[in-house]
Amino acid sequence: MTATGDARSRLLAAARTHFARDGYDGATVRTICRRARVNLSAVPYYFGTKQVLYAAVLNELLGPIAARIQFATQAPRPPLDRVETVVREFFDHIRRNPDMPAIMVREMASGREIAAPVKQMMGRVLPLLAGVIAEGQRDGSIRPGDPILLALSTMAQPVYLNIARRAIATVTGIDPNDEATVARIVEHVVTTVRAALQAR
Amino acid sequence: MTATGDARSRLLAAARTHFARDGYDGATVRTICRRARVNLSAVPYYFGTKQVLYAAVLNELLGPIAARIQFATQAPRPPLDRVETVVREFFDHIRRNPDMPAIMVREMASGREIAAPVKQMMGRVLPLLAGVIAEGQRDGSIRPGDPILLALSTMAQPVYLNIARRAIATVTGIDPNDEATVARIVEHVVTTVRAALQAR
DNA sequence: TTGACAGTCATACGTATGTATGATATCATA
DNA sequence: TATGATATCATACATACGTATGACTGTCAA
Repeated sequence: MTATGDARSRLLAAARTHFARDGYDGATVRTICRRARVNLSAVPYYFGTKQVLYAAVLNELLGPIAARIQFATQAPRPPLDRVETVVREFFDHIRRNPDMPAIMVREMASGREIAAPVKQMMGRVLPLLAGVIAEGQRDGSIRPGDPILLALSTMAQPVYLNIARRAIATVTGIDPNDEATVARIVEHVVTTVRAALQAR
Repeated sequence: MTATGDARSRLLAAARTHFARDGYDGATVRTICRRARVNLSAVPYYFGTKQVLYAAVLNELLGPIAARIQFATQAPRPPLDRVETVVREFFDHIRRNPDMPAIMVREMASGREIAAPVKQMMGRVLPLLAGVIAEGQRDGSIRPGDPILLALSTMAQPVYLNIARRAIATVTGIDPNDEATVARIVEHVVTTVRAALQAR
């Protein structure tokens, strides 16, 4: 990798972390550049504006996921198993992109126009998941109910449980970054989602 | 109510809405004051600093809920019914304080020190809910699993589904502020939480 | 060796920010 | 009416922000 690519990608990585920690307005171009060990002018140079840098972070964070979810929803397996795979894919994506839930949730909470990459991701993933759920309802393996709302309830689990990691730590004293704890949380969410959807 | 109280509470209300829309750093003292039809100096005068104003908003938004949840968890009814009541209380609180989920979620997503009112609320509500769930596990009405994680999964539903209202609108075209839609969402969440917890 | 170009740098510019200051207004009480 | 406290106001101040500018440095083809 060239020195150029290095600066650009260090900038992207620092921006991702800082935007997740402090939000778009809380993160400053100066701090991002300092953390990336890059000159202040690197932002205008590589991206033009802070907004464009932020959009690049969003794309990097949310772009790859839709394709993986689509693949998971099309596997030749029972609908409930496919939903489980989607949940695991979500967790896997989050494990590799720990900044994703914070940024996604901030974007959803924001009263401003939702950023295009988030809208796009939700617009693709939600109908896919709802489709699998509707299929499960037709074959009787998933209980009745609005598939879109059931899909949202499903997505809520990995996102919220990851956001809540610090709260878990505060309340229980458990280290939420411990690998065994993460694994336990994944299994908990998978079980919970299955229980929530399963027909009785 | 005196004109004084009016200015102060208009300020609080405007701050609540603006903090929810744009976050702590995105909301400016000037905009808040303009929306509250109050002079810029009203913030130093009534609160001292922006931080203190924000803390006042958090207290107003999160303070009342813990007591109501505590009451709901102590009712002489089956554990699952008490969990359902807690969920309904949550929704009711959110209906009367629509800015609550956005601010709460932002605070949880923030990498900064979690604000005291949020920590306090989580520290009270989570063990209460986990206690009811543990009780249900003992009498066999609730399935096994870590009660704290089950409590988190439960709280995730009302919070996330409210955050996701704009996403629902975008994907489905449904008006998420329509009263009938809100009622449908409440019933969906109640059913989902019951299904997720129920022993089989 | 030269010239062009991509990358990096220090620094400047205009604006928006949170907060401070001191003047003015309102009103209950003496 | 006079007085003191509370509330509101316009404005000032220092700082932090995003972005622009122009100079410098290395690399590599001609």
